[in-house]
Amino acid sequence: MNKTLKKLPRSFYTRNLLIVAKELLGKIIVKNDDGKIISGRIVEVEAYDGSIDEAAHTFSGKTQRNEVMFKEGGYLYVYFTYGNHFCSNVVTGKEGRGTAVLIRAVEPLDGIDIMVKNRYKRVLLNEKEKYNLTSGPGKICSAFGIERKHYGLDLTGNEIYLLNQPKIAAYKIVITKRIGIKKSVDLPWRFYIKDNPYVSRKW
DNA sequence: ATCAAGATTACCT
DNA sequence: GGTAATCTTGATA
Repeated sequence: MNKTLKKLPRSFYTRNLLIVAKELLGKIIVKNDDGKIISGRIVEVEAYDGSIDEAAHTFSGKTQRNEVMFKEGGYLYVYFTYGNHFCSNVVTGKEGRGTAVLIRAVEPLDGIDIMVKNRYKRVLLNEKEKYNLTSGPGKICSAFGIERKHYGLDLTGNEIYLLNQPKIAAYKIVITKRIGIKKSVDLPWRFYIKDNPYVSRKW
């Protein structure tokens, strides 16, 4: 197997939140559903840190919903929001930190037919739908079939995992404020790959 | 027990 | 550009 296609090890995730957030750009997220492979390249993320960040779900301490965010890095934090949508986060750092990276957009690679079926309940795919498939945190979970049962999944396992890819050069990374929050709005913790058409919104 | 907010999306003009 | 839909969670207005 090509070295760049190796699964990311625990040691990738247990580092500092903002380092992991930026390095997640360009990595490939894979879901293996009994051999049916769905994958995509991560193109947009946001960082959340409960110790200083009021927008983070861990800001007010541990609850039933956020407890996996306090584990060491490399677990999947899935939450349900607005009555309709699941969002996926990669837990980072050492145990007890309460930090995670929200995956906001991916570029579809394998299993696009399955993603289309999951999102639209049919097989047709026009040009507009192609760019709307996974360009948002809720859309990714819908397309990949990520839901409540994937809460707390170990990303070093075989169901959902990330493949290594070369780092994205700093000049190709756009840094902005985060989207869709009302607290700690000024933290520049949203990162996306410059000019990528699958990013959820331009700044 | 009850309630308001929410790391969104799709559809409207 | 604006907003309704929809329901779980965490705090208690």
